[in-house]
Amino acid sequence: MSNQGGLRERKKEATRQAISDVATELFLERGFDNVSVAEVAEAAEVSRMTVFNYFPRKEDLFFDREEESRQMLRAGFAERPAGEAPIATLRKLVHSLADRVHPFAKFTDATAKFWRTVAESPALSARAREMRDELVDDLASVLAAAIKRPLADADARLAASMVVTALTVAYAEGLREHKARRSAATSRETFLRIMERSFSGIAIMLKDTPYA
Amino acid sequence: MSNQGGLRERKKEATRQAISDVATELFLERGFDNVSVAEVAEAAEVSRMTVFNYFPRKEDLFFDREEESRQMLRAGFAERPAGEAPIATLRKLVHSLADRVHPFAKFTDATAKFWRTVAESPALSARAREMRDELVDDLASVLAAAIKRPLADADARLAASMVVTALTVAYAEGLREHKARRSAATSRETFLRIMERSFSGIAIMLKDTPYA
DNA sequence: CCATAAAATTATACTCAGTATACTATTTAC
DNA sequence: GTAAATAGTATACTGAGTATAATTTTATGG
Repeated sequence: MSNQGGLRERKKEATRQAISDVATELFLERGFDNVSVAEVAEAAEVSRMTVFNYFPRKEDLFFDREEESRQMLRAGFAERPAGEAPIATLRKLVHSLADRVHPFAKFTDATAKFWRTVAESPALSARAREMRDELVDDLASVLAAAIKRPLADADARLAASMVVTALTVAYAEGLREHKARRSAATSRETFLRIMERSFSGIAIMLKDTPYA
Repeated sequence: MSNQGGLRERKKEATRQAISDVATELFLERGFDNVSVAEVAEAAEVSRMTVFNYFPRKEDLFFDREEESRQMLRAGFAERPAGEAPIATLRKLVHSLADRVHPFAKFTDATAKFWRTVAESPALSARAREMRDELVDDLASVLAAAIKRPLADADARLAASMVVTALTVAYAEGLREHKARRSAATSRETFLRIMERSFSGIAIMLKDTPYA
């Protein structure tokens, strides 16, 4: 025990990364559904079982950073000014996302290809939807916690659902804009414009609640 | 050929219905993931292949009425007064849903059990999410068609996403209310209250578009 | 009513994701 | 250097879904 950066830990991380890298490359190249886990294992020079040791489901080989958005959300709320309305905090967070060109607000050929690969695979699309729902649940808890509620209530769930839906639509339209105009700047504007419109509506939905 | 209500067609329909019925019963009883397609086939006294002939995916055995909401949507828009804002049409549709106690606004022990079975199965939950997204796409086309656009635009997609999200949240809260209070009437009120709040916000989001 | 075409159903064999488990090799701790 | 812990492997299984050929059932024209 007690080994942080020990050989074992480093090897594990290297193995995991190697598998994930080789898998992502294969998936982007040939499509998720046209590459079997056995092929990934072979390409990574590891047994099939080892792949499943690190990645319980095949989809996890492609979506390997689910934690990040979760962390960012909590960090954003941890730093927020006392008394600020949770929805206002979220609005600021979205702008900082766009400013720092976070993956959730990034429009490049690489992100376009990534999401095209997702769209072309039923399994990856399903996993993306699942992650969306998990984000809603998470956001609902964070919102409730921000106003000192122990549990998410109906208002928190409505707010969270609406914000995540807005993000999804805004991001999708940003990607569409990127495809049409090939400009990261106008894509970003599209994204932010839709988010602003959405927030104004969400504020109305929540006007008699502590969230807005 | 040329046989509408012929023996063959009736037998097919009977077979399909028998499979679906026996499957639904087994799933509600023992959980979707604890019943294999082979068991369904055996219980329905039919071969495994026949099950897959009628229902391409196992999930289709449980969700057997996807078309309905689609039809209802189009019917509602077909009958709408000329010049009415599409969002207003939708708002009326939701109220008529609640009045006619349509499955989408029905809160009983049976619907509760149905959705509990869904929630307990990852595969069924995934399919439910997929259907939600398909409904969004469908609604976006219907909205665009209502204002004589050939293709759904960004506003239509935002509107559709928001309305479907509202429905999902409102229905989920209605079910929660049913579980807590066991009253179809208060569940219905909860459902409608959330829909009304949502529509007021959605109207703001779409205020400079032809949809609101 | 019979022969035959068409369509429903079945048998069989396959691929692939995911799980369980026992076994081997490597690293760590003492 | 040895023993315990753990990373990795081999093997065998279940269950969904697909492809295909064989077989049964129904429809139809004479």
